[in-house]
Amino acid sequence: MGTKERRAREKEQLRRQILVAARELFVNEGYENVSMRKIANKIEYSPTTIYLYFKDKADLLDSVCKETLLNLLNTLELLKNDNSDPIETLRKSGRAYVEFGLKYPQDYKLTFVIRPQFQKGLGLQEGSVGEKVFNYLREMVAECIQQKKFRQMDVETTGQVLWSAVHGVTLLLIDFPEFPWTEKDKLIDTVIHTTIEGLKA
Amino acid sequence: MGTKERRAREKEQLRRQILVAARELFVNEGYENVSMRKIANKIEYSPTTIYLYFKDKADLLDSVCKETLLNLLNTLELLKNDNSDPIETLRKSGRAYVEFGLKYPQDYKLTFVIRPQFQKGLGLQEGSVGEKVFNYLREMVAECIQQKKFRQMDVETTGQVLWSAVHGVTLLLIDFPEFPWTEKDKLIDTVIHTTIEGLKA
DNA sequence: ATATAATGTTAACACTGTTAAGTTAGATTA
DNA sequence: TAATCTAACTTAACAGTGTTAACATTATAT
Repeated sequence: MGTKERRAREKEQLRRQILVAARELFVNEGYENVSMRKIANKIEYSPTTIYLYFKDKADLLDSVCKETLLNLLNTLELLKNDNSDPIETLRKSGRAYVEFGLKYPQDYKLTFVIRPQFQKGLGLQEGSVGEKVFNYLREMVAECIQQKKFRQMDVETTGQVLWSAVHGVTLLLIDFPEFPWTEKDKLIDTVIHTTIEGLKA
Repeated sequence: MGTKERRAREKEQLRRQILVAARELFVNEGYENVSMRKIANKIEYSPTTIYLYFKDKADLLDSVCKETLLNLLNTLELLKNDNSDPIETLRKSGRAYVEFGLKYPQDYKLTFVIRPQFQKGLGLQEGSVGEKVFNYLREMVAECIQQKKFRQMDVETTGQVLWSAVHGVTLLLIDFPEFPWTEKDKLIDTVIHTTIEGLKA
């Protein structure tokens, strides 16, 4: 008898329904402007039902962000077996990262700026999606260093420098849309190009 | 008779009192966790009094951020007539920028991340402090390009690349304190060094 | 059919930003 | 000096917030 399985499936379905509704509202109206009641309305349940599936609002945010990281990871891994030149792959990955952030700006801010504020002290949990994303970067970088395309510096620092650059330009473009940026694509390319050149030197 | 002047002075004093209280609370407890009532309690006035001095909570945040930008500008301008080598000055400015962000992490986030969320579409207002800060960067960069220390690229893009790098590393260090960063000072130096080297190439 | 879980809801608490109306105290004028 | 006016401030209220405890309902298992 599969009734147990069906119930579990139904429960999972509602969980996903909540998650989808929450993401949509967070993204469109901003985390702070979304109330549990709004989410509840959207899925046509009472507000307290959400608490049967998520500990609190921060936990809900957390789950949304994990999904975002998974999306980012998938986006990046498509580029993996793309090119034999590791520097070219790295460049493409950098572009893909920034483009991901600009395509889903609210998701990006939620994940990399808002979440840390509510979920203090999140490092790189063993086996977490965040760790997998950073591992992707490590691999790319290690390949460049190993093939002597980059100056001989430790993988960690090199990766962190690259992350700083793409994270910086992504957030600036998101947060100050009215700033007189030079043409967006040019800026992104220049940031990535400059950083990579700097890592060669 | 200076009664008018005195009243004006008193009014200004209370305005400053509110500002000081607000900054302290924002910085210690986070913008979202600070209520108008808390600020009012701290200065021993009724909550609504604040509305006689500031349009709303976002306006209060705005004023706090403007002060922060002024502090940043002052910090940077101390380095101006420091060294004849523009690259060295730029490097020092970069360090000073990141250190400022890490010294007052909440102020930095308030100014460069939280504020844009509440005060949409803030560009680089004519005569604003923000503009002055960016002008400082422009000057530094222009000098490097003019002296052919940097590759011949437009000042704007070059400046924006540098800003991206320092902004990125600052925010990452603030937001993910538990991340296994390589030694902090080394990371900051490497980010700045890498970017500058990349701009030479 | 009855007992037992699982699932969902109602009502409430202590907050929030903000506004309209009312009060008080100080300066100005007659 | 007494009356008036005005700036400064407060009280009370509204509509909303996250979250919890107690209650109701539904569907499963005996």
